[in-house]
Amino acid sequence: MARFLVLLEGPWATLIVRELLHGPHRFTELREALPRISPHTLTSRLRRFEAHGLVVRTAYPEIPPRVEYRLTPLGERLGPVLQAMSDWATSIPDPVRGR
Amino acid sequence: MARFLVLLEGPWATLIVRELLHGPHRFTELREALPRISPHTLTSRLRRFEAHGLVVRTAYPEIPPRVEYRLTPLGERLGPVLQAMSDWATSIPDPVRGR
DNA sequence: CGGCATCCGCTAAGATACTG
DNA sequence: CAGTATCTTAGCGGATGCCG
Repeated sequence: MARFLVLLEGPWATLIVRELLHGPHRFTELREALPRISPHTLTSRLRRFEAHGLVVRTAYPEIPPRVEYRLTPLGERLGPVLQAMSDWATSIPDPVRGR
Repeated sequence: MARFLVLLEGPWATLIVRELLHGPHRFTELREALPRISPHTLTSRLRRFEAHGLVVRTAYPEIPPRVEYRLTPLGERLGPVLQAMSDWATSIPDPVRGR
């Protein structure tokens, strides 16, 4: 539980994982799939996911360079969790404005 | 989904909801159930939950004062989400140290 | 008992510019 | 293409002290 909270800190983390659940993505593909994310942020999150064994990074030494990010089995097991979040979010009858 | 992310920002938010899933709690009861949380943080999270309709706050004008926090039906529907998180967290075979 | 006020550190994230 | 570097902002959370 604590691990989950640390790993998926910040609004972008879960969105990135969600995107990767659709299959492996290149850096640019992720940027396109996640409007408004900065390369800085994207890199930062991906590096953490890598360090925690959620994602594997594969660099192909080509010209131009190509890098692929793919979920590990551990990362893929996050699917149900994100689905539960999504279910909850879309079940809200009357969005309460707050703050 | 976005709503979920905003609401449950920070490591304490989910833990507080989790505690309230066990039933209504007084302020002090929450503090005891959540070791190390500061009153500042607890108040801050509870106020946000209130503003977003996740929690209702009931103050009893007694001496000494008593305040009860109770999940709304919306808040209670978070149960499955937190369960999914917990399931994932406890399913980790070999915790990877990182960062 | 149940807070609020204030200050402060840490980190997620944005903006911008540049590189192998 | 896939980043890195630097600077800045904003919000969570801890610490301390006071109050009705």
